[in-house]
Amino acid sequence: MVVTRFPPSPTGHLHLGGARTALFNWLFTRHNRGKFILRFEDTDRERSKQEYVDSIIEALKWLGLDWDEGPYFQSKRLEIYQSYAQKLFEEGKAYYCECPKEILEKKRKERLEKGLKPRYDGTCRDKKLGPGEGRVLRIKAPEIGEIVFEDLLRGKIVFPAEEIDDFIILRSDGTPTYHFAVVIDDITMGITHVIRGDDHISNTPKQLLIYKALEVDPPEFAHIPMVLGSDGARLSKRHGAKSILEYRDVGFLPKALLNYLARLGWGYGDQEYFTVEELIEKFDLKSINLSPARFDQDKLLAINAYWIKNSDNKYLLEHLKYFLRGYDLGKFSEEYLLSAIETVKTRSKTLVEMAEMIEFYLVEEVSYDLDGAKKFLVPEIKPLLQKIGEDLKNLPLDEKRLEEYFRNLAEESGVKLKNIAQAVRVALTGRTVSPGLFEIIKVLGKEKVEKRLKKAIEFIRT
RNA sequence: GCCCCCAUCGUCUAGUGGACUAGGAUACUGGCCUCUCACGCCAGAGACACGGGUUCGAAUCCCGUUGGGGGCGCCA
Repeated sequence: MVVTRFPPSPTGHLHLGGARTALFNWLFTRHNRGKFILRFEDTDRERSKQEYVDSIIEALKWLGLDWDEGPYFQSKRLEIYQSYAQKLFEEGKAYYCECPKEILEKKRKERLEKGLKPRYDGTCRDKKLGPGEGRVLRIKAPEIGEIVFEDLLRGKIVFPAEEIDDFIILRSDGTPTYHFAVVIDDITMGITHVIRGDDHISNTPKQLLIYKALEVDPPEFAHIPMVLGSDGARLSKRHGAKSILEYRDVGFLPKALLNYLARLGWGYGDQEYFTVEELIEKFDLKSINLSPARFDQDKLLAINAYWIKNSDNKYLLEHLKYFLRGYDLGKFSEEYLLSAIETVKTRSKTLVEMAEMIEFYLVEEVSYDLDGAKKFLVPEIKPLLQKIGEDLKNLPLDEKRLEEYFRNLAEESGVKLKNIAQAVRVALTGRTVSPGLFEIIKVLGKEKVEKRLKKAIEFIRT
């Protein structure tokens, strides 16, 4: 069975890049009916925060990326790492090192200045030191040869052994370093496929060394290209990469974000829009692009607009409620809210826009956009508003019939339909921009329309 | 500096040796529709980084150059 994992480190919020890695793992796993594990890599106690654990979980839940096991926390698994480390030490595959940090740092700089690759020089390699205060455990890396692995997407990748030094697997405080914890976790959790950003390609040989020392077969690796900012620079917390939750808060639909993220680096012929189900069905590691993809807000917006337009109103209402917290929606029937949504669907790129546009359906009294009111609520139009108010009482609330009525009115009165419509629009919505006039009248109902027309007439009088 | 990865319109991509006059999406421009704004529809402009090979034939295969990204921590 396929077993994958998503291992964020809780040192920041979940951002686009992390979310896409999670998504690719999740899609691959669901496609193969495997098991998806959530694991927090929090061995860096300084920077790991509970706050981030919470926000990452909230973001994954909002996206709908559910996991089958976990969350695990590396900080709670220290004994496991230590026992594996002990084993490597006893077998002579790892050794303790007492070199002080300052000297190591100095040597690193010297090598860098000479144009050499920084690398531990093996001072303690043969000292046969035991564990002790201030000592770290290093793995014995091969001095010659090649380290080779087969990436699922890129094929064979080869590193000269000289590239890899005797890196630290246990810090002086006894906690494991990243490479060690990852490998031990992936082994003990039975991970079969490691799908991660290609910034990990250079890390892979180190991890392979640990597998080899432990005599365990490594999992399959698939290194996916990273997501870059719109400026082409790396997406990271440091450069203000936004949290997934911020995308929620500015009105993106989770399925739109998922659709967008999936298409960033992956394609399926000419198809642009996918439901989550289609994604699961069609997703395939082999058709992932190899070059890094830039984040493009416009495209995300377009996909969001598409899904707003093409989702059913109930689904939209569920998500829209989050943005309508200031209103007592209980006052309205669900039917009213759903038909109101129907009229603003094609006009909203985000739920925030939708919430703004739908506002006039929810308020007791509309407030006028002053420029618009001045321009269209003019004395000449007053008798027409009065007539409309009267006539409406006997008209069926049918868009076709309403349109017919307004057209006749324009003809009879000699006032352009455009001017009548704009006046009524301002009266009913307070604005000069809104959904179609006839659909608004139909949704609002006669009572509200009449009331708002009266207010407009009042406005003209004063 | 050394090592690794990558390279099709601005951006996301289709393309796996001939069907390519390089397709789609988005953004942009023009038009149609029209009660406003959108939606929708039609049209336009816009790319195979460069140089060598291989081949009857290359966006597609090989090499080099250039460019971009990543790694080289007692961070992950």
